[in-house]
Amino acid sequence: MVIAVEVLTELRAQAVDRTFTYRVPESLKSWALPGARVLVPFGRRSVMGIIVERTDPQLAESLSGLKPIRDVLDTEPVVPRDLLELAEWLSERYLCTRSAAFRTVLPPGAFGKVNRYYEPGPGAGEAAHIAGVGGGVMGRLARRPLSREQLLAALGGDLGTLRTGLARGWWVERTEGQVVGPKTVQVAVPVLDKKSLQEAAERMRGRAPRQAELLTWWLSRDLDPLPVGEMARLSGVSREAVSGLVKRGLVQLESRAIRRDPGSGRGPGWDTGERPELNEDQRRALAAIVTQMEAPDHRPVLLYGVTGSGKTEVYLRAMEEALRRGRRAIVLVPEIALTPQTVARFRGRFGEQVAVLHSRLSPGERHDEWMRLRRGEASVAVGARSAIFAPVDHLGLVVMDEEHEVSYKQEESPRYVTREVAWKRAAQHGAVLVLGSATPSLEAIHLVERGRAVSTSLKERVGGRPLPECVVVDMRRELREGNRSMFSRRLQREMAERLDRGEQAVILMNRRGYSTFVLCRACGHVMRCPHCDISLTYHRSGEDLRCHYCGYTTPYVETCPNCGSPYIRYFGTGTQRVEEELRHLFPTAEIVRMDVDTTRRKGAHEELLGRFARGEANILLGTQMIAKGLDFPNVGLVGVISADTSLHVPDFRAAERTYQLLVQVAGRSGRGDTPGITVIQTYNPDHYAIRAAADQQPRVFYLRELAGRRAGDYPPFSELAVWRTGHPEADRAARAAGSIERRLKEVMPPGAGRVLRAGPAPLGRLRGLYRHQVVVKYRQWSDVAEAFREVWRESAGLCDPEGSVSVDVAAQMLL
DNA sequence: AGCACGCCGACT
DNA sequence: GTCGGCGTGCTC
Repeated sequence: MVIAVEVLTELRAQAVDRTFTYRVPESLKSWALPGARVLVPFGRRSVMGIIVERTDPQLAESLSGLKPIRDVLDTEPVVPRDLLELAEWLSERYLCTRSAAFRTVLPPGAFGKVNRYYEPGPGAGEAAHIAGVGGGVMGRLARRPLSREQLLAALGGDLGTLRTGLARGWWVERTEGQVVGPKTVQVAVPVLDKKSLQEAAERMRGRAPRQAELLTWWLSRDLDPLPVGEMARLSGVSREAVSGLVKRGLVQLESRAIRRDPGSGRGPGWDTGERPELNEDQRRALAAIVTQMEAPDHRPVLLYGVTGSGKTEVYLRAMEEALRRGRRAIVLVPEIALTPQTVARFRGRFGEQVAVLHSRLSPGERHDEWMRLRRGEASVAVGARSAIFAPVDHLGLVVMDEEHEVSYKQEESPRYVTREVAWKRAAQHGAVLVLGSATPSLEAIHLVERGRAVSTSLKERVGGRPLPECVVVDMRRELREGNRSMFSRRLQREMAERLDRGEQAVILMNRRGYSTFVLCRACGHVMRCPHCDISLTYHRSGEDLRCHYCGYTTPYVETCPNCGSPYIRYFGTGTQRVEEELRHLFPTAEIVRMDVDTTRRKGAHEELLGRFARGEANILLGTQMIAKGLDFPNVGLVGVISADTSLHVPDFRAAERTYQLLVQVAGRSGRGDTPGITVIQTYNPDHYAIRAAADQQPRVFYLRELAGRRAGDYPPFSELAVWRTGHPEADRAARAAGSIERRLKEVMPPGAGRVLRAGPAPLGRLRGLYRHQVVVKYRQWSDVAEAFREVWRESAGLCDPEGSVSVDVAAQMLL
């Protein structure tokens, strides 16, 4: 009987986005299982692939000329069935290649290019005399294996010679999948028994006193196998002594796999693990989750909890309940909230059962954590967005903390919406999905309204602390009354008072840089990025102008490059300007500024927050990044310089974003014993998003916003798909978008949705590519799926090779 | 995606 | 005459 399997290769091209059938040689039979990565011959080369399923035996029998699988790369780490299924779903729902989908459910780097190495072959002797190869190449080859690129370079880039050499056996090719293996450590183990070693130690006392000393010390510790480094450190003898014992044959070194522990040596590690009493609201919330665990339909639970109401404690208890039922859990937190403190809290409660997954882990650490989950050694995965793909079996609970966060949207293919993936995964396992937020997305609210999810709320802050008082300052009036500063009188007064009392202040300014744009007052010329359709920002620290999108920089100018006039002016307000004015107003205050510029360096984020947390600074000034999740008990005042910045972004979510930002940042104050205050400055004091946030009237906001979305046919009442073309020539990008528009209109079933006119994308030029787009509003994915797929396949090569076409079928923003 | 095959211009 | 450009087509 012929055993064959369906293999999907890692190749990214749409042209090979299908499975190929391979024969399984007898010797690999027991490893070649669905989910295992394999090495397969593909055309003239070897590529990595993944076994998707066993080929139907009858079909396999009928196929002739099947090539055999070369190798199976995984002996045990096989992608579980549910993730294979999830990958297929991803590629269907988000229109991506199956290869891209499989790559996302595997640890980063695990599904990719195969390395090819070359070693001297049986004909190596002959090669040394061949012109163009010679002893130089063969000598290098003899010393160490060369990669394909290295060998090719050594041969002067001659592919023909490389192949001739392969055919004549001058060198042989070795292929190797990038497998991140377990980390190993050299462990010293005794070769002889205790008595013999005792005698050896006596004999060596004269000749090799250090080795004898080490041996005696080791004997006193019962010859416990120890890593070499550790042995040297603990015994106080040098490493060389250990090597000496190895040379004498008294000790042997063995490689042992060890775990790369992302928790060790960083941050606070474990916290106490103390279980605080639940308040009434929390108990009710937990009960609601448990009810859904036991209910047949396992409906998602929206945990709507005001800032500081103790949502995390509810998650922790829900996790305990899941574990008690023999189930496991995934907890998702926004990347920015994945701090050592967060991790420590989960570790404190669940110890080694917790596996952490996030982008700052090394590939090795990630591999180990992934494997611990895969093997069932860990039962809880905590991580950012991509942790929804953690290989957790018997899933009973999926928590999405701060469900409304924009970072839950993946902006590269597959452009998935984490909430949807989480829903899908929970459904696969009959797990309960918990969506937690103080400012839920309209999608979550809508789910509850339609009865697709249940809702439970935490209305009070823990410890009965009041929510901070919130005042809105009309900046138009400030100006009318002669205050031209960016700080209203009220904010200045509050700040002075609070700082005087030794409290801390948080100031939010959601714009980076010193000023937003540079304009010539003589001719009106604005400095723009030569590659992107955007104005440049002045950065004082480097005395230069930068593009936020592509990173282009150019030196600061004193005269207009267009007309030569000296009347260049730096407009707008950024964090650096605010910082300067703050220093001027409060010369004695210590200020920590947090924006993309000051936090770029690794670890800078934690360091700056640490300074503020320890009270070494009185004022924390920053962009959006300071609005979320921070918990500093001594903060008595939160000031928002301009609530309008996010309000005037031309996106249908602008009001939602503004509301969320204001509520979240207001929640940063009054977490200690003194009640806090929030001062919101705005030129639109009557806007419903600002009013509702200030008056703590979420219902008012959500009802109004839902009505607006319904009227405009925007999400959650419809879905948006954005097709985007990019090409160095504006004309080609536009034509490609036009043809996509036309094809969509032809193929989409009537009534399924509306295809809007193709036009330039909001960022019309980015990184040297002109961008055009087509937006489609559709009711239901199932109505458009087939049509979209067809157009997607057709549009594949439309802008090749200099440009590209992309599609986001669940766009969150139109910007 | 790669890699080969194939068919036309400027060079040892 | 040959080296080398990139169009086209295929990969179990």
